[in-house]
Amino acid sequence: MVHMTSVAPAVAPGSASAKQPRVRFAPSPTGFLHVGGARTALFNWLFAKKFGGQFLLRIEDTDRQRSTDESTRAIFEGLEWLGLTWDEEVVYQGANVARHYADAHRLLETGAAYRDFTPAAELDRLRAEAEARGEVFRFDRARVMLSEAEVASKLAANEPFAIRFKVPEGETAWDDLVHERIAFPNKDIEDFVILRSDGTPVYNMAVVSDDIAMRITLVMRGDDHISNTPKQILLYRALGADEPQFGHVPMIHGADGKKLSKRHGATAVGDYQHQGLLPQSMLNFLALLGWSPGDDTEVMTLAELVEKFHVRGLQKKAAVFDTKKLEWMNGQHLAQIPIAELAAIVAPMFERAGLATAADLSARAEWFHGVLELLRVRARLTDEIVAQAGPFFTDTVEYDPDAVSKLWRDANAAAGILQATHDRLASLDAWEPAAMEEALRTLAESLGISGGKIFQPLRVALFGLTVSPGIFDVLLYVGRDRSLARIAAAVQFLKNG
RNA sequence: GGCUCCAUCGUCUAUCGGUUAGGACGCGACCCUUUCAAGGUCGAGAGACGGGUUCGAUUCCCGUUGGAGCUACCA
Repeated sequence: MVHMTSVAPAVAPGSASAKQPRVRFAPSPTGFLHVGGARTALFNWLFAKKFGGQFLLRIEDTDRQRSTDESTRAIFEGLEWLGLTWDEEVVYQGANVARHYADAHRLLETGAAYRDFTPAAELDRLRAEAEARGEVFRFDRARVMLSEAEVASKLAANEPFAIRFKVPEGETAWDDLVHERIAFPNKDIEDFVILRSDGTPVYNMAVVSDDIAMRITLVMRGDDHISNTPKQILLYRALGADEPQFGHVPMIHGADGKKLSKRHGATAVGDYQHQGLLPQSMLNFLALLGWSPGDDTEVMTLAELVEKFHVRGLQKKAAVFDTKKLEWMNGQHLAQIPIAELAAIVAPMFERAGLATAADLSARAEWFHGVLELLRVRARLTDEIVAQAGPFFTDTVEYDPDAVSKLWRDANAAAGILQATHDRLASLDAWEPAAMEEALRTLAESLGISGGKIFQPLRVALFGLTVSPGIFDVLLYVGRDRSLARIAAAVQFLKNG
């Protein structure tokens, strides 16, 4: 793991400016950026932007077993893709263990914490025994607190010890940004370990030490952290630091009502990126999961989200991740995104699909944009745009068997109509939709058939499918030469059929 | 089990004690129409239950039930 940054010495932020909030997103790099994390990041980011503060990123990589550089990179990429850029340098928690250690020992010196020489294995054993008896294991301070003499002798014998925080009597409460007041009786909080016997810090210690050092003014995170909060508040106080404000946003659940996890399918932000989602759709959708602008607005850009964001709209209830609505949301954004922006996003996909090179597309930008206009409105994912674009790019079309059997059922009749269509279109002075439509409608009239009887077989000839954008748009964007050639080829196909 | 949080249509949500409980997704119907979308109109669809407080509760309080999270020398 790379540690590029360390932060200033711990202790008292004291003068954290209320006007300049400092928030952070603190994922542990043990996997990809998941949607729940992305939403927490978004709310923090929104809060920072809304109130002109800073949004910081801290990688909580103190669990060396599970943390990977690959995950760290994935988190960066995910946030960058979403456009949730962070202020200041990234803080790697692992770079701060010396301070965490020092803070834990400071607590030991002030008497806010004490040494526990009980081996971890012994604790495990006691826990297992209690469970076997059907009881709940309660950590007993009296059993492990030693006299000064005993401590001195164990120290002299070099016995390893963990440092535990001595939870005081009373109650620990705070006014949560989204829940109002939350209170925990201290008797329900065990004396928790802050420094392991190997000298490494435990989560709550590291978090508090870092949040103090980073001068965080608001800790906004998932409500699965609610039970950590009283412990952290106790640490702030014992360390003599002002506690920040806390806000606990609800979880995201899968369709089964359980906390979202891998078994619910795609939960990584990257999964959606690769499925053809626009970052603004993801952001918009995530924002609406657990937050509401208070009115009926649904489709919003990031800038609009910043403008409308307010903590009052934060929800207390867990929300179910509904991919159907996500896709609808993407369709909305697909329809309203500036066409050049869409083109830039989608061009590499066309290249990968082998339909055109990026250079080719930019050389024919106007044409390409026109094609995208036709396709965007009937797509929900950018993938679908690419999938449906084929006939605009290829030289020849493949006939879908269903289309042939349905719309070219009577081969002779179809060939006749297509031939007549070909001749009418070929005689046109201008390759222009209105003229084409007029010509073909008059043709239909003279043949005594409905327009559809011409348009549908024509669609198969031009697109090979029963579905396509409007037929005159297809004619226009496939182009005169290719269109006429395709119609002629269809006539041949039908005659030989 | 203990602690904590939560509770309006299937889902996301609006409602600052007085509404025919509104909108969106999804679903159904219709309109538009050369197909598919998009769009438009309409429809079905909700205050978990029981007590209070109040002239009046979805809204405030309590309880029940239900759901979720945490419960490590993980983060």
